[in-house]
Amino acid sequence: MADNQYTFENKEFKDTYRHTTSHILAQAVKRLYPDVKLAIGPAIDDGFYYDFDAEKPITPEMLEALEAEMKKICKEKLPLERFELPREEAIKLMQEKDEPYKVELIQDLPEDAVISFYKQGEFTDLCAGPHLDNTSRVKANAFKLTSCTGAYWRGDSSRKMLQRVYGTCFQKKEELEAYLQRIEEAKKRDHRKLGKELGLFALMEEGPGFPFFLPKGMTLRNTLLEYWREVHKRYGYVEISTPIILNQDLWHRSGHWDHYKDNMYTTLIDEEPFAVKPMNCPGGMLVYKLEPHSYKELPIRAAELGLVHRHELSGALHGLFRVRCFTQDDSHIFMTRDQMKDEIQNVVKLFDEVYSKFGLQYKIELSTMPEDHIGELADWEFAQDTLKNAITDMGKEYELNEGDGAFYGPKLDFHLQDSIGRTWQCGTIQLDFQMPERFELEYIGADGEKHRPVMIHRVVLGSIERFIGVITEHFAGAFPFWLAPVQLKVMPITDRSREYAEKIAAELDAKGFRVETDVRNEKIGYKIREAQVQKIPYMIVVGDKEAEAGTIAVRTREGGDQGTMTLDEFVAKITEQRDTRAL
RNA sequence: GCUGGUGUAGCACAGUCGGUAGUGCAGCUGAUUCGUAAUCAGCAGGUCGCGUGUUCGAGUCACGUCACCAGCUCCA
Repeated sequence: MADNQYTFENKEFKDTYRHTTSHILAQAVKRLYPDVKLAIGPAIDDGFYYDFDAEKPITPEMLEALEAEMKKICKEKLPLERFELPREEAIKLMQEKDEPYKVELIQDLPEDAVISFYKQGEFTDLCAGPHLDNTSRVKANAFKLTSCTGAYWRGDSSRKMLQRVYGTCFQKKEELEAYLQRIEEAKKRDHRKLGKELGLFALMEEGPGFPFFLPKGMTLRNTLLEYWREVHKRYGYVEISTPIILNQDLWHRSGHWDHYKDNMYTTLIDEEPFAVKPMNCPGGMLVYKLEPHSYKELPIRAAELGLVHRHELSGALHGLFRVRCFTQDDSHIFMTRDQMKDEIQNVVKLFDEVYSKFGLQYKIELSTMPEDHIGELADWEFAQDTLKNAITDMGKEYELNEGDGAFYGPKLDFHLQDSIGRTWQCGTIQLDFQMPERFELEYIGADGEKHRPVMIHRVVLGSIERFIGVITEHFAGAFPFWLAPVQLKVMPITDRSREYAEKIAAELDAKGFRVETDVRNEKIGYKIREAQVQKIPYMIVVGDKEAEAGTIAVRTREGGDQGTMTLDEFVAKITEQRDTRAL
């Protein structure tokens, strides 16, 4: 038997422990508020939760009292006893206890299911288990109720909203404290906070979900796009740009009107209905159709940094991660059927190159045909198999996300991990047989006949806005040298070195570096602190000594004082760092 | 959109029982010319998110509304 059987290294044990803690929470709630109805209470990655239906909502102030009651339950050393009941008796028991949600759960269990309960003291709950054997196994000083919010019964937004209490627990007090400390640290790198502090972007009441980019944010964004263009050129893409507003007939033809109109902004122009694009593909179709194509031209890789608008629900908005207008680094690739696999792999290679440039890890999900879709099942299955084979051939793993594809085709989604371990969907590769059909796209084959091309929709960064949010958190605002909005700050120690500082700055500026000077009459410590807080990669300190010797004193944001060197030495070093786009 | 919470100066916050606003940082002015994460002093800065109501009197109470935060639902 493994040594770690009863530690959190064993996920099953961790989940069992946390599940038992959620039962203790439910018991505490029932003791303090007997009229509350129980829903469900599982273990989750960070802890556990329990959903309740309460007449009076559970508020943050109530959590303290609940925690106190939970501690009491731990100390009461109540054994957890499992028992099973036949279906009818199980329903009867829950009806007697007036637990309608539990009754519904039992009714939905398959005919032959074993219906088990766990009893601890006066509290009995429908539960598959397993559980710890006694409430005293849960450390009374190593759990915490973290928040309470609403959650739909069975995750269905058309059903009742219940009250969810979240909590977390560990085997030791120190582990709980370390966890809470980690959460605090993660908050410090929240891109909304850093975006404000570093002057990157702003969100205003006048435009909820419509971000403003400030000068430093624009520098970051433009530098990022410069890199993006360089990579895409290398991978054989051409760049186009299509309009933001197009008439409604187009959106009917593409299927967006039928499948996406709730998220679309519309307007009238000269009495005619138009819509603001929520996706770039129809524009790309029109460009393809502009002239006849030969098989010799394919694949055509048309990239577009397209600004799209989507009416997201107000509650879904979240900094730059979830906005109502964003720029997709889109591309539409038109190709023959036998080019599909190579082309998908070509896209995956590009993804690998780009993500590794930022040191980002990803997970792939394959999303298959949704209920709301266009096209034939056979096409969908073929497309799904092609996507699957393309990545498994490359030795990559994926998770299946059944029924989550786009309405026009299946997709591979690339989820990048942020600082708190949340994952954000950024890249996606979507294989589409439907749009070319709807728009009657054609190419002339070697046989002189007309054929229908297939197409890929793909984004790497996903949305420029979201990607900037992700890397802001990933780097905690300390962007690598090539990306940093301000790369260098030159600061004289006294007014006597001011001219020398300005000369150094001018030389660096002439070499194309983003450099600022701080010639204010402040102590050097004060200037350094400010540059440090602004996460500027290099600080160049010059005083009488440097001016006399013609050198500079270099300080790095992470390593402190690096001593003096000549400007040439320094320039050689940072030029290399910039041109290789080093991490 | 839903549930709960929050909204006071550019930023981070305080404001008791209802009696028309404070602190720190940033800003401005002056002094200081200083060697690697905050020099000192002075000054200025607010329709307390917005609207309506209750009250002799509202930052404080009520209702409405907008935005934000946590989560649910949805998603790049």
